[in-house]
Amino acid sequence: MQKIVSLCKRRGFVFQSSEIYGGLKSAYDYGPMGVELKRNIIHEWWRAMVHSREDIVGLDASIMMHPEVWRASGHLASFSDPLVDCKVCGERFRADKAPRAEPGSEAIITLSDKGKAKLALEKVAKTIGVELAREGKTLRGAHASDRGYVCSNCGSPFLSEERQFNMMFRTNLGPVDPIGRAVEEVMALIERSPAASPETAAELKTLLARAVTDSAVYLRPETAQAMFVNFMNIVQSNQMSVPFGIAQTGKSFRNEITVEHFIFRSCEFEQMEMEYFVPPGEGPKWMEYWKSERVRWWKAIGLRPENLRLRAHEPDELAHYSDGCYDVEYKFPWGWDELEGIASRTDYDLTAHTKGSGKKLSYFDPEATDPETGKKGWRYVPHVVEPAAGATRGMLAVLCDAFDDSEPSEEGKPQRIVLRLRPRIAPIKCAVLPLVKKDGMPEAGRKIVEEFLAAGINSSYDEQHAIGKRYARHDEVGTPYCLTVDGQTKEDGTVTIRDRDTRAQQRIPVKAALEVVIEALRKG
RNA sequence: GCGGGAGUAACUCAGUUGGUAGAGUGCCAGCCUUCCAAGCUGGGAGUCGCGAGUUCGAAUCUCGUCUCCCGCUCCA
Repeated sequence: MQKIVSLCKRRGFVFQSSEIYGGLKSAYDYGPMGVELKRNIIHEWWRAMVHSREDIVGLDASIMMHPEVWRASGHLASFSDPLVDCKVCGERFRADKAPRAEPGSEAIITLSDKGKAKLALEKVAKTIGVELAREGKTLRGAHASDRGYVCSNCGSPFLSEERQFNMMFRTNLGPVDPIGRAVEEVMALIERSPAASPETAAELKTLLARAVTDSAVYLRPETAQAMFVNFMNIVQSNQMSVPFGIAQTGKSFRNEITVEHFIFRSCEFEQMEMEYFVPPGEGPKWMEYWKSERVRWWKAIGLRPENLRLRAHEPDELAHYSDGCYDVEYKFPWGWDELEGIASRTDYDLTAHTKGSGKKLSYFDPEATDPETGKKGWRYVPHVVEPAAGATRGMLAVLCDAFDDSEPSEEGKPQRIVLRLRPRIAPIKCAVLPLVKKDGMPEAGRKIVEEFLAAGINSSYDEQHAIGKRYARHDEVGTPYCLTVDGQTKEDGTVTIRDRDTRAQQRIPVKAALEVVIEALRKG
């Protein structure tokens, strides 16, 4: 993994955001190679999901939406989980997932070793004023509070207040600074009740929350909601008939509790989501269809089958909106992890937005038979099957899968690294290299690049350093073909074409080389 | 967020008991070069992560802070 991160920086795929200022956690910038790779992956997705079929149309919605969208979808509620800090071991955990403990029952605190237990003993005595008894690394004598749970790490009942932790990024729409309003509220409150008291604190909290949330909008935590909200617009403007899908790619934002594994989990990430609307009852059928379709696609962009698997969600890990979910998982260097979730969202979202907005979000099929009346013509709320893939994650998986440094290195030479990317997603399709920088070779080379560019093939001309170094550099960014211009080129118009994976070279006319590259792109 | 490790040039790393900052690779300019990162000459490059403290003097010792990596919790 370290090698991949290092290659990404060295060759211009991914840089850490704001690096010269010390970097910003969990934010990454995509360099010249990275932007090509990511766009190519997203483009392949769009081609597979939208352009190569008639039943799916695209959408590009704004990132900020009406705040009621998130209330209706359940994100405002389920993204604000009550978090608690343990005063003994410092662990932060979700109150609703903590171990239950009968109020008043003994709570045994277990630390990782005796030293920590000793320190904890003193800490509890000093800060909380409770004397406990120590036996090795466990502390006895504490009792569970009437909250009914204890620390998920050490078992202590000495906990901070529950705090809401909103996973959505909140900002404020409008030119009026909410801080200004908050200040006014505070000043008014001080005048009303100058003494500090728990009641004043509670009132202050309410006032401040209102000052901030009145103009609050959220950065979308998923692109999906825009597709539900625009359901009727799209049905009516494009005469879509069920089953059909709406596809969208774009950035989403989540305040993750932890960010990790390079670009794998970051607060700002890019999604490729599609909502497929089907008649009630046909959900399972389409789940099966999209499961195989999506795995097929990941293989098509180059991931090895042995590194891909489908995993069914356990009932207890299903999201609030879902009655069935499969993850497409990839075997990353740190283990199996999720690339895409294929979820049956039932009619949850359309129903929720019907309730939230008061607008009817349903579909009328004049041909279908209404199962209740037995008559022709059926109005229903479609069910949704959602393949939601991570573009950012996809790119990391592609990089991991293509990365190859297994070739034994020769004495005294640096390790050869090759990115074995499929031609279609490779940032540069073809590099044109003059063997030496003289005898008209640079001019001939540039002419060839122009020809390739005119044919719509992203190519690059490179004359720096010795030929071997240039080959190595292009191997590292995954360029599938290198054309080398030599002395013979100006005599008979031929070049040598070098295959990245085999390093085999062949002398062919420039025109034939163009055909080879075009054919490779056609195949994938 | 907690525990463990790390941060010195673009990269990989040296740097002695505290005494003015080093190498290789890369990069830039020029020369030379006819096929897989090894030629020659010259050049630029470092707030030693950041901020305090101890000291006559800190890359080196202490504290704080930020960032990254490895383990625990959730998502695409």
